[in-house]
Amino acid sequence: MELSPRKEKILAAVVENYIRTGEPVGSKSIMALLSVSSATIRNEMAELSALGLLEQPHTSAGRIPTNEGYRYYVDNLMGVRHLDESVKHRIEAGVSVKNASPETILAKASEFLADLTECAAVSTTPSGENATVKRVEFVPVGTRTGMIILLTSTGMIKSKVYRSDYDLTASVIEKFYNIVKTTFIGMPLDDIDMATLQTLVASMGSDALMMIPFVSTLSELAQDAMKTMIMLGGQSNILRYSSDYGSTAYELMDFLRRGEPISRMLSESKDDIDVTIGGENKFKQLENSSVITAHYTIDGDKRGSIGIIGPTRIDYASLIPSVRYLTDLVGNLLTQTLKED
Amino acid sequence: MELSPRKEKILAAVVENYIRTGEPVGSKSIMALLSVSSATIRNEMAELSALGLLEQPHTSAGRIPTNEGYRYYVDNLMGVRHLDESVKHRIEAGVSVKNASPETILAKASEFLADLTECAAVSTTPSGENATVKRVEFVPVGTRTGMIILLTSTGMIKSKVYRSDYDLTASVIEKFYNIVKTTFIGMPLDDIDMATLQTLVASMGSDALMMIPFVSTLSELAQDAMKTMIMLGGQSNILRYSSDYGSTAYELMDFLRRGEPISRMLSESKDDIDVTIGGENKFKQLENSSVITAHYTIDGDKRGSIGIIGPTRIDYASLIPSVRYLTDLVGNLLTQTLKED
DNA sequence: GTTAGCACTCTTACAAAAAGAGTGCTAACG
DNA sequence: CGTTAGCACTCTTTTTGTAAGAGTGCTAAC
Repeated sequence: MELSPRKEKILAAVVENYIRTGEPVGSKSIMALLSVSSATIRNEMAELSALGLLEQPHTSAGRIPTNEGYRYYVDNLMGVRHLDESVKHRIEAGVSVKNASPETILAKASEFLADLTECAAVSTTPSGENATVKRVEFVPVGTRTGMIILLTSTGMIKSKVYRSDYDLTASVIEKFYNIVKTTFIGMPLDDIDMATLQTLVASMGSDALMMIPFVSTLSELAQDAMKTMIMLGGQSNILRYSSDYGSTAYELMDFLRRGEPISRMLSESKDDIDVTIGGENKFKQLENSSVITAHYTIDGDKRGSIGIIGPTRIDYASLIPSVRYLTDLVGNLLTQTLKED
Repeated sequence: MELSPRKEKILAAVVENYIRTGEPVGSKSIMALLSVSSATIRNEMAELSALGLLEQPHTSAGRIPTNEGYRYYVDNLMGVRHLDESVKHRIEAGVSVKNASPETILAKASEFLADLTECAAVSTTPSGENATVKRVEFVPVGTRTGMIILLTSTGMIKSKVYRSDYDLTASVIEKFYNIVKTTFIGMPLDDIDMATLQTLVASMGSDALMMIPFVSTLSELAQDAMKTMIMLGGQSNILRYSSDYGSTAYELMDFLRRGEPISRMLSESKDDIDVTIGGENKFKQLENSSVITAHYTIDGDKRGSIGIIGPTRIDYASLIPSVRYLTDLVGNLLTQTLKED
């Protein structure tokens, strides 16, 4: 679809006014911008309505953008606004977390992004899909308690407390290390499934009983390291602006709480930065929401996403660069954190 | 304050009807319970109003309980209802988490309790106030990376990844273990403060530069182990029943998000189980909310709390036993989890 | 002490009217 | 032919008024 310059100006004015005020935009209110009469603008608006870019809540109201209207605005009209230095500084301060795990970094980032944008924010922890087992350590911390530490090829470190029903003698631990060495080191995380474990256990003979809890804990760790977690922040912002979400505010919040579907949605997005407007996505809980997500990269690989969920009349022009900038920073921070030796 | 049996019956009826329906309760609707006329009930109600236990939204409406009315009901009238076996089973199923850290157990418990009660739920992780350092391990996982593990006398295990600017040679690690052995083992966690660290570093001479990051990471771990975290669940229930909270729903949610004040409030409560009704607590964000909390004990010591936050017209009679039962279960589970050899 | 009866108050629902906003259309203009 | 002024029209919002309903407080009788 190609619009005349004037139509584009009018569409942009309607979108921006509506985002700012939340009220339908009438023809008079944008006369000043175009230096033509309101009647002319009305004619143009009528055509924009026919094209499906604007709509009227009722016959005698001003226009508001349709999802397609927002889409055209985002794709073609929105000025690629540069971030204010002050905003940059705020973001930099917000994500500078010292000495923390990726989970903590991303949780903080979500909280901060939510505060910054007054939206709900999500992030996913780095996926461990293609990682392999690099190293496993067992540290006894009591006669029957110890800690298993798993280090992956991607630099993730996961640990879990291990409690045994038997005393953890040196020989038991040695056996465990043997199994680790011969079987697990170098193994892709997603190969550590039930079938593998079963054949492994079968091959252990009399040691099986004692080793089963070890290997199953190890497999839980591998699952942990593979699974991406969802970090959610700023749910209170949904309540705060609940009128912008129509009646679906509770459904939206419940949807975010479930985590799994939003995670799937984030992982499906392909572009560097992704804007989903209203019903464009397949989830009806998001029909009044827009989602802005960006991928972060670790050592150049896409590994997770950070994004915000807001009402469709969100300030795309200024929030898209913010999300992008923050995401880049977090990517750098994670790269640094996971950098191995 | 002492009420006549009939007044008590009327008060209880008003409270229970109002909790059930959310509508002001008129004199006619409780005639059946008392077998006296509505006029008599009106007289009694007028006196209950004079005593400050009931109030009217407006002159020609039924009565609703004041906070004091709820208080009298909770303290004197509420039947100590026994939990349904089916509810007990649900709770048991809900908190049976296998092989998880205290944090995970409590996070799950909060989520579950929120689902069960349709309120927001909070829990605090076990306090480490009186704990001492029992053991410290350092596990190298790379030439410049390792993991420091802290085990406290209360059975908590905390670990943190440690990244150094120098290679972690055997002699460096040995020096670290020496410092741990001579200084930290047995030390109360809350003694590990800036002053202690400073005198320690001063005594280290030429090793100081290399050891500072170690001891400061260790001190962060100690802080972690002491600090109680807030696990929050079911915020969506606030939005779901936001009308019950009046206009303060957003304030409430934001208040819960902050965490710190609610944590203080939980730690201040003294009784085994604690019910705070409306403005009884000093936080104006809670003026339309009631809070039911119970302490859990680990090996008999009070170590943290679990609770729910709901509207003042919450079903005290059935939710108080639920909170208590779940809290006891979680206490047992934590005792088991933290039991040391 | 209890109760029936009744006037009174206040909310809620509904309807009708008035005000306001903004449109769509038509006809005139450059 | 694009642009514009003018105006009738539509729909929402606000206001006003009325009626119905709920529940009370009070009084007088039992």
